[in-house]
Amino acid sequence: MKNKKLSTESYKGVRDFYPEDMAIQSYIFDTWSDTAESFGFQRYDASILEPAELYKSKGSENEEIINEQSYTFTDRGDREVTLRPEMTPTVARMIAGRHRELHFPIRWYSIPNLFRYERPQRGRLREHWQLNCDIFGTTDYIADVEIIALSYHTLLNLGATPEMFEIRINDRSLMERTYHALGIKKAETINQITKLNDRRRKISDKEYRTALSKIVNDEVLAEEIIMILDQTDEQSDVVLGLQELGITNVVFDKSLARGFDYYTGTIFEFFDTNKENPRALLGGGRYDNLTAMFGGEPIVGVGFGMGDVSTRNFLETHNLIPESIRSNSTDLAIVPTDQTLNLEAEKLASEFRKQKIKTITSIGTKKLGKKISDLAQSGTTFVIIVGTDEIESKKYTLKNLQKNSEKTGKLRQLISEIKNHRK
RNA sequence: GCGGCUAUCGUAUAACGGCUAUUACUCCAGUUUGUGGCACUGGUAAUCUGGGUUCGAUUCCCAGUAGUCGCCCCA
Repeated sequence: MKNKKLSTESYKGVRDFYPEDMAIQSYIFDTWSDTAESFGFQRYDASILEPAELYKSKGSENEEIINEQSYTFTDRGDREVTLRPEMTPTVARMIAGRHRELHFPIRWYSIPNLFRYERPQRGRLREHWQLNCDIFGTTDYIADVEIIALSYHTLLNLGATPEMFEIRINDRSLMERTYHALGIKKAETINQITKLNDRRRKISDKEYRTALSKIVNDEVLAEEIIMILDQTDEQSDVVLGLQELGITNVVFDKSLARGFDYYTGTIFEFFDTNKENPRALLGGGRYDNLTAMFGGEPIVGVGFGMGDVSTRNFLETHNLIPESIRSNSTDLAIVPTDQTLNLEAEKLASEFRKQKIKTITSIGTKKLGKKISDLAQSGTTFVIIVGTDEIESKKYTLKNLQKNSEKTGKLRQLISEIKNHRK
């Protein structure tokens, strides 16, 4: 055996969730699922392991992504396995598997952990969690409105106000018609323009114009495209629908691209309006045949995804993490005066636990004063000291560490005292 | 895959190339043997790894490793 010490660091690009981190994570997840369920969405999940073909069949463009940016390995049975990098193929597989028995439209959500093998940087890790919400089986634009409204309320329920973010909307089919009308017909060229538009806010105006002229091979045409892209007064049913619902921090942005190739209609992103952190908070859109690779009838849908890393980042920069989630939820601690009474403390604790009172025992070797000091610091509300006197008399003193008050009585009286306090 | 920046006790930090490597918080023990937060006293604990320059390196140079930020990519 080598004597080299193991590192206490977590694996590259993944996070440990110590209790204080887990409190934040749980708060985010709970808010996500409460909001999705308030819209009638049902939760689903699947394994993190998927056959590698699921991602390969999406098209040759994705090959690089699968080969170089995913965790893919061969199992002991010579199967190629991938740690899911996104949820959409999985949910498409599940929907396609049961499409004859599901009553459309259906609303599903999930909070999967997703993996990608790449160099970690700000806001991008190797494992992250993502809220995924989709409505399948309707082409009605109201579904698009509802999905965006759900995204919007998810942020509001996390404490955001509409001024903190901006909703940018575009439509892939509209853009396609626009380019066709300008005489740009080649899908490859349109794709290049879309990719360039995605980078428009990252590069200078001059760089953008030069690159665009190069793609369309025509400076006049490039200027014409830019003029059309910059028109923000597009009358969109989705935008108008959102306004009817009171959601007004919306702009129609023809430069909006989104990386995913499978979007076919409405696409949208929510941007943090904080100038120090101009990032996309979430994004989504409409797709018209996600289940094509499984055969059968096409299934349409609209959905969005929202990551835990960018969400937490957003909450931190806007100072939106509630103080209350950090507090210790333990109600009571039983503190034996001596180590030999530890088992007695455990027995007494079990009586309180039967009454759904969250009870810990303080069974360390520290001195009594130190134990109480530690409990007070950790935020425990009540303590009961048990020594031989208490065990014999079956009368205990309940001490409230927050109010510094005491009450002596039998088990039943103290249970109701604690329960009253919680109300 | 490419580039910038960084690396000292658990955390955060200090140290013209030269004493036993500083300070704060945390942790442990005590002042206080069955009753908390304060105060005081004491204690544990660190120069990422490997080379080089030098009488001497935490400090300068090179490589590696790790972290971080950006590029590429972004499902």
